[in-house]
Amino acid sequence: MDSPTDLFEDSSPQIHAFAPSLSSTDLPAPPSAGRPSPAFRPPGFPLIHHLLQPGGAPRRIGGQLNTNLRQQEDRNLEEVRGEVEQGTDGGEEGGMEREDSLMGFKKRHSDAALAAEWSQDVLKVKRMKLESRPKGGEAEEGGRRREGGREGRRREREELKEQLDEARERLQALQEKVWRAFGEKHMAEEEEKKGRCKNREDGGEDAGLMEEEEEEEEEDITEGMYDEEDIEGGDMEKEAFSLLSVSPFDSFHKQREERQKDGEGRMEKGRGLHLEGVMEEAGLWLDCGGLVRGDWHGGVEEEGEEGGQKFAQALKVELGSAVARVIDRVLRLYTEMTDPSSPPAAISFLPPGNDGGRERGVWMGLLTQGRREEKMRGNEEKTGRQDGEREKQLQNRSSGAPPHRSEPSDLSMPLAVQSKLFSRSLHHHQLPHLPPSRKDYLNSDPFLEFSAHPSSHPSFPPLPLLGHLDPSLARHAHGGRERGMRGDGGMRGGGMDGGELYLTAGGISFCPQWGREMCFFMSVLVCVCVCVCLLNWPHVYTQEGLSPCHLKKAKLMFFYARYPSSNTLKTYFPDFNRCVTSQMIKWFSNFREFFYIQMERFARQAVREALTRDGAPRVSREGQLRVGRDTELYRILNMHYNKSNVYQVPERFIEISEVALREFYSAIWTGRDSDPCWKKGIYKIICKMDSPVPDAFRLPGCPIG
DNA sequence: CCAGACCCTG
DNA sequence: CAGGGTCTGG
Repeated sequence: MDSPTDLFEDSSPQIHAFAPSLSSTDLPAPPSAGRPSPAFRPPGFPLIHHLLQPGGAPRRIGGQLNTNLRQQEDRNLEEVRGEVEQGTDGGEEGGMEREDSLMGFKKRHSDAALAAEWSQDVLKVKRMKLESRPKGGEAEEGGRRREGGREGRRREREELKEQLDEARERLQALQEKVWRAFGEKHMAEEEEKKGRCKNREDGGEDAGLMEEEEEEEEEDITEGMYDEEDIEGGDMEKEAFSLLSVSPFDSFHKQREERQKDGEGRMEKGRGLHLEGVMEEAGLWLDCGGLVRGDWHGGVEEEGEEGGQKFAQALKVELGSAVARVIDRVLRLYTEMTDPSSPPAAISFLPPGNDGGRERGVWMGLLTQGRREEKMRGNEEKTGRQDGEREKQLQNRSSGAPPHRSEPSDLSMPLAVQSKLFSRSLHHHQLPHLPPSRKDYLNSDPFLEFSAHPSSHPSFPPLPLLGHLDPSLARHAHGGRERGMRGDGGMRGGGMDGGELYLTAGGISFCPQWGREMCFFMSVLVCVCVCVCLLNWPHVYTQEGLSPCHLKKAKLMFFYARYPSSNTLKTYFPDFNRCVTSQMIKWFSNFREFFYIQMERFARQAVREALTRDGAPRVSREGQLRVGRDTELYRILNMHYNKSNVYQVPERFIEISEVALREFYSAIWTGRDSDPCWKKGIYKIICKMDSPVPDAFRLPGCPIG
C-alpha cells in the first residue's frame, strides 16, 4: 500500500523503455551462415541484423533490469529470432518479387541487387523493431489493452507495410537520382576542381574565398581524406561531427543547439544547394518508413510513452537527416574525387562478383594517387623533403595490395571516410581537443562534462565522442581490425556495439571487390546502423553509466531523500536518461541497504551491550541509541555517504538515523525480528521522513568541490 | 503480470 | 556497488 514501492510513482514505464531488450548471449547466427556465400554478398545483412540485437550492447546497464524484465528480454529474443529466421527464408522469397522489379527498374546499374538487398535490410530492421518495441509498450500498459492491442498492431503493421513499400519506391527514386547526379556532377565539376587544385597548391583554402562555403567544406573532406596530417589534425573529426551529430534531432534537446551552433551553421550553409532534392528524398523516404511508427502513433496519453514517442520522433528525424547527409557527403566525395581520366561512376562500375575487383582497386588507387601526389607535391614543396614512406603507401594502394592492418584503403572511398570517422572516434588520442587517454577521460569528471553545459543533455552525441564515452569501442578496435572480414563480420561472442560496427565497416573497406556503389550503399547502411545503435543503446553515449560524480551527488542526496522518486532524480540530475534511471534507483537501493545494515548492526550491538551490562536496557538506551556527530555510527555513515567530508551532514539526517536506530533496537529488543518481515515497518517509517533536496543540488556539477 | 523492493552474493 | 533471485503490492 504505502510500501516504498509507492514512492517511485512514475518510474516504472520509463526505466527500461530504451534498455536492451535482448540477451547478448543468444544472438542468432548470422543469417548468411551456411548459405552459399556469393562473393559479393554484402555483409550488410548480417551486419544490420547483428546491429539489431541490442543485447550486443554492454549489459552493465541492462543488467539493472529486474528478473521480469530479463524474462521479457528472453521472450523478445525468441520472437525476434523467429523473425530473423523468417526474414532469411520467407522474407527473402517475398523480397524477390520486389527485387525483380527493382532490377528491371534499374537494369543498367549492375548493383541493383545490392540496392534491393540493402533496402530489404532496412525494411527488416524496421520490421524487427516493430515486432519488438510494441511489446515494451504492451508491458508498460499492464496488459490493459493487450488483446485489442494485438489486432491494432496487426493493423498497424499492415499499414506500415504499405508505407514501407512506398518507402522502397522512394528509395529507388532516390537511387536513380544519385546515379544521375554522379554522372552530371562529375562532368559539371571537372573545371571547378582543377581550379581548386590550383588554389590548394598556391597555398591553401584561403584561396577559396571566392568559392561558396559549400565548396570549402568539400575541400575539408578531401583534405582530410588525402592528407594524413590533416587526418591527424581535426578536419575529419569535424566531418564526423557534422555528419552525424548536427541534425534536426537537436531540436528534441534544444539545449544542444547552442553548443553546436557553429558547426551547424557551417553545415547548413554548405549543404543542400544542388543536392537539396536528394536530401529531401532521403528525408522523405525515412519519414515514410518511420522506424517505430507504431510507437508514436500509439498511446499518446501515457507520459512514459510520450517520452518514447518524442525520442522515436526525434530519431526518425535524425535518421532521415543523417542518411541524407551521408548521401549528400558521399555523393559529393565521389563527384569531386573523380579523376578526369576516369569514367563516370555509373559507367565504370563493374558488376558484383566480377573479377574486376582488383582491377577496380587499381583504378581507384590510381584515381586517388593523382590527387594524393598533387597534394604531396604541394606539401613537399613546402617542407622541402621527400616522404619515402608515403611513396610506399601509395605503391601499395595503387597496386591493389590488401592494406593489411592499415588504415582503410582508398579502394572504397566512402567507406574509407566512414572508417576514418569511426577510427577517429575510436582512437581518441588523436583528437586534439579531448584528453589524451581514455583513462584520463574517465577519471575526469564526465558529470561536469555534461552538466557544465546546460546544452549538453546527452541526446545525440557527436560521433567521435562515442569512442570516448564507451571504452568498449576502443577496446575492440584493434583486435577487430585484425579479424577483418570474418564471416560474422567481426562479431565476438555475440557482443555488438559501436565498436563492432566500426569493425565491420573497416572490414568492408578492406575488401577489394567492393565497388563504389557498394561502398556507397554500405556507407549509408553504416550510418543507419549507427543511428539504430544509438536508439537501442543510448547508454553507449552515456559513458557506460554514471560517473563518480553522479555517485557522489547521489550519496549526498541520500542525506535528504532515502526514497527519491525517479522524477526527483531527473530533477536533480539534468544529464539523466532512461538508462541511467535504473542504475540510479539501484544506487539508492544500495544506499538504503547500507544504511539499514548499519542501523541494525548498531541496534543489535546496543541490545547486546544492554543485556550484558545489567539487563536494564533503558539505562544504556539513551547513551547508545543516538547518532551524534561524535559517534561511531555517524562516522561510518559520513564516511560512506560523504567520503570527502566536505559536505555538512544535515541535522535532519542524524535525526532520522536515530529514529531508524531506535526502531531497530526496539524491534530487536522486543523480538519482533523473528518475523521475516520485521524490517518493513521500519522502512515504512523512514520512507515517510524524506525531506526535500536543497535546490543547490539542481545546479550542474558536483554540489561541492 | 509487472515493477520495484528486498535479500544475498561476489 | 553490481547482479541475480525472490517476494509483494497493485
